[in-house]
Amino acid sequence: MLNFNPSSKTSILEYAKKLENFTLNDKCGELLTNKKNKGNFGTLLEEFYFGYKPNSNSEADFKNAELELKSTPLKLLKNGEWVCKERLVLNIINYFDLPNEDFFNSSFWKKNKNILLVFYLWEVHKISLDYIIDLVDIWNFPSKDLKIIQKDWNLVQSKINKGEAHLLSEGDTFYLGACTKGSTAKKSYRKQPFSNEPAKQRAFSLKRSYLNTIYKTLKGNTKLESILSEEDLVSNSIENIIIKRFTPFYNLTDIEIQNKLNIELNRKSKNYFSSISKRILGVGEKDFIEEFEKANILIKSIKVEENGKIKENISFPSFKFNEIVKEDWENSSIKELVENKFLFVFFKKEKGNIKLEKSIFWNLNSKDLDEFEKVFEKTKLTIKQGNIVKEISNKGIVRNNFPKTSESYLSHIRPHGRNRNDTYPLPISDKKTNKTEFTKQSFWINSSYVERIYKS
DNA sequence: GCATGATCATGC
DNA sequence: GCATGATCATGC
Repeated sequence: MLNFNPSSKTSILEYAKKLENFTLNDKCGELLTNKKNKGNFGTLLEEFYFGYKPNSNSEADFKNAELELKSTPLKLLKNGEWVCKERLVLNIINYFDLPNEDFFNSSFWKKNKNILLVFYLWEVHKISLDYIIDLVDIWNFPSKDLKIIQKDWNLVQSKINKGEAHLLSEGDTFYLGACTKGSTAKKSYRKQPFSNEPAKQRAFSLKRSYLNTIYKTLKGNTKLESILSEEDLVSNSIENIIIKRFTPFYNLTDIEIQNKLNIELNRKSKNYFSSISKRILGVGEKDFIEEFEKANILIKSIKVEENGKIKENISFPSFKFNEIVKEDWENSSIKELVENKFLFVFFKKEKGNIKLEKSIFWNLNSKDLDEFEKVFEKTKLTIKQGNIVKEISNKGIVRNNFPKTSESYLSHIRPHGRNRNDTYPLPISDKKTNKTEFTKQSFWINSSYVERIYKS
């Protein structure tokens, strides 16, 4: 006996909304035997609150109402803000079926047209039954978002058609990702129709950044500035639309750009060049750009020397030694960062001036990600073995065993703190010095790699 | 001159 | 006080 009409969206939503501010234990604890208390949240929700057995049908969970049920965790940041913890994994990509589909008759669209989202507050010490449900609502894709998602879907399809399913990577797309699903061990690779190369199993997913703006939008606490119009999106790629904004400013000095835009920025500010880029895109320095937030596009301003060399490496936030040793590459925070899309804006030094030269969209390809994985694994191993310090010079400079620039074409480890004494604790003490903490470090992208992009 | 390690400076 | 982008210093 159901407490709602499974053919009616309104009825399902009304019933689902009753979960807000409660836990599953509050709502259906009596239906659960002790044995089942440890199931994952989504399974318990389907079986004990909505009363159906979890399935892997290609149709939406509530078929007649065309509604797919999805639950997803929120995690608490240090600044007190709750954000989505993970991407939202949707249906598995069938490499053999997808080439024969159009977007609007695709299995993706049939299943995920309307999603009933259940956001719950994940906390490390709690079991699924005790997570507090924060927000329940139906998400319909706004038409502009849908255009972008459709482009993303088309891109995945075209890669499969080209026999490049094995080269798919999350950075290829904007809102809808093709994330790995299940074991990424070689033996669990899938066949693809237009190449003999086995490919990792993948699923469509809403990127974490996109899901996060869904959450904020449904909560009603977000203000984003859109820079793309729906008309633009009909005939253009997102990359082209954005690059076109920059071209009128090519070859102008930073001062000339300010004059042309009729703005005055603090030249000494460390985000001076990124502010210039934002103003060129037509938004204020402090505004969040809707499309950049949803797709987590990272703007990187790069200085090019007069001789065409790039000296600066690109840094990422320093990592915690205690945390990185517990991470797997596939779920690591650094992988999530580097597989995003980058917008490189190149400023070239010229006779004492600095001119905007060009801008390029970029994302690491699957080979680059494999390379990054090696750097990640070596870093992890170095920490795990307590094998960090190599030697200490008489001036006190500490040589370490972390991956160096010369070891990879792509990435290396460098210090990134206030000074040498700005440290994080180590999971095991260093063999050589017995120290239990070490100078903060972070992953960097090699300047030589950025130089290759610049010259491409 | 370059790779690696260390630190500065701004802004939130 | 800290994160982040930028730059300096050391040593091979």
